Amino acid sequence: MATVDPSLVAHLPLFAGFGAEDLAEILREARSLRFPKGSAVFEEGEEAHSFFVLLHGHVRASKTTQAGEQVVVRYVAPGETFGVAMAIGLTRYPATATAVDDSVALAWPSGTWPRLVAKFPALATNTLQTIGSRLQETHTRVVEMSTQQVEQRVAHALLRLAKQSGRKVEHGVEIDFPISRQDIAQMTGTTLHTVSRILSGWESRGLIESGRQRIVLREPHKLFVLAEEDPGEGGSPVRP
Amino acid sequence: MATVDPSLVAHLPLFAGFGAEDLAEILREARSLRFPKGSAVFEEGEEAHSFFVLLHGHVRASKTTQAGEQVVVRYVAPGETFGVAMAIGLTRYPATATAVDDSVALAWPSGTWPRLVAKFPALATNTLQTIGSRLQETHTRVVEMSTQQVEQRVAHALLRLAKQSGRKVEHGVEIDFPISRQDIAQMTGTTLHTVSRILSGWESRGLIESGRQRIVLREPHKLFVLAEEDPGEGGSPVRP
DNA sequence: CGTCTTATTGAACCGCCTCAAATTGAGTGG
DNA sequence: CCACTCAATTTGAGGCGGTTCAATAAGACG
Repeated sequence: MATVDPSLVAHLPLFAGFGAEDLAEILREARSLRFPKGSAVFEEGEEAHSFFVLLHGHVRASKTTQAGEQVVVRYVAPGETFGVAMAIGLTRYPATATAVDDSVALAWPSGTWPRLVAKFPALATNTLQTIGSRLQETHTRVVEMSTQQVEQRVAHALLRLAKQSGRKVEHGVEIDFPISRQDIAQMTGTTLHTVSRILSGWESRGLIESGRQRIVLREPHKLFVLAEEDPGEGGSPVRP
Repeated sequence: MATVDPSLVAHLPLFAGFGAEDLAEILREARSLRFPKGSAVFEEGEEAHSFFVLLHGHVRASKTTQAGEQVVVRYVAPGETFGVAMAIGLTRYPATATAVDDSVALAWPSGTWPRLVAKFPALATNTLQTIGSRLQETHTRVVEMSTQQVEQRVAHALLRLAKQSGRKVEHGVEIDFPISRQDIAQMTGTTLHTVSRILSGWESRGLIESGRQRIVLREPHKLFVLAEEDPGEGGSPVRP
């Protein structure tokens, strides 16, 4: 079996502060796995057999309610860890992870985590920072859902996706994986209909350019202004 | 200065797996502080000088938007850690912490964290589990805000508060600290008016008993059913 | 007893959802 | 290459949950 090239992952937050030897020892325990577009990496409620570092592609983490509605928890970009249930004291995955593109990830059996952490305490502190950042982001999301209207939330979501997984193209920044109106609705707590209407509006104003599962931000700054805007002002309100 | 009695805190999650000596060494670095009802423990954006373990009382963590709206992030109950900004890589507090009751907390200077973690790696893994749980809870909140209506969200919020900080009283379970309609609104992403209407409705149905900054759950199970209920069913719908 | 915060309640409005239907585009097999 | 199929998207019309605005009431506290 081919082992993983340490130089590819040495710069990742998870391995911050590690020497080449330690890194090699950790990587020796990992396997590299391919996940074709659309396939599940793991399912919500399933025994948490492994934790992962994404190398290529994109993975969507989502939760499903009893009523069958899905909510997108986050999108995983290359270099990020995911499925770290064991590290936070869970024996089962709290969400479903689906490859939205052909993807490659390193996978460690969950059982290796306690041993690795015991030998390399920096793994715990690095993971603590990662999980802490995610907690901050999720709090931001709660604040947005509590105080902003749908249009602003969608704008923020697109800007965040562009920052995390944007690719510069001729006319702006394109979100670098297939994403539907429905996906955006599930990220922002609204319906695909409302998202479609909003994007149509933006497209006619030249802010974005979009197609089937494809979005290009042409005017990120204008979107940013719109995202921060108080709904009371702006636009062309009729003052009687 | 009086030192802290180790037996009071030995059972806390943060200190899981620690021996008496190690615990004493850690506690030696902490100071015990009193925070009168209504006072701020720290403010959002302030330099994160300390991290805390709450011993008595209750603390509300909240974030304020640019527009001045507040959102309650969580309520801290005795035994819980808070203000661990340093541990998750922040130099400033991401939220404001306010004592909602006369409270007492242990405080460690943030500067001690790296040293303590280096010497006692279990602190990092324990904190990782705590932060991980909070991340799960916050995700649950996002899912609720995305899929449920206000009445269900308020029911969930009250049940959670009752579980975390409930006190058995004659007619049910009372939430053990002063909490206003406004506070509940800021936890559930709605307005104090809507919360007031909902609580009034429940009170007239005998589900709760409430007063000024005071709520008693008389029928927790009925509230639970209501919280899980699909809005389409239940009640007395008119079928034409 | 006066003042201030908290809570209640009515009325009107509106952002967004729901329901419904048509359209577009990509992939597939003949 | 074209017809077919199915998923994704668009768009209209109507309704409702919840907000907003406004005013009153009820406790707590000095």
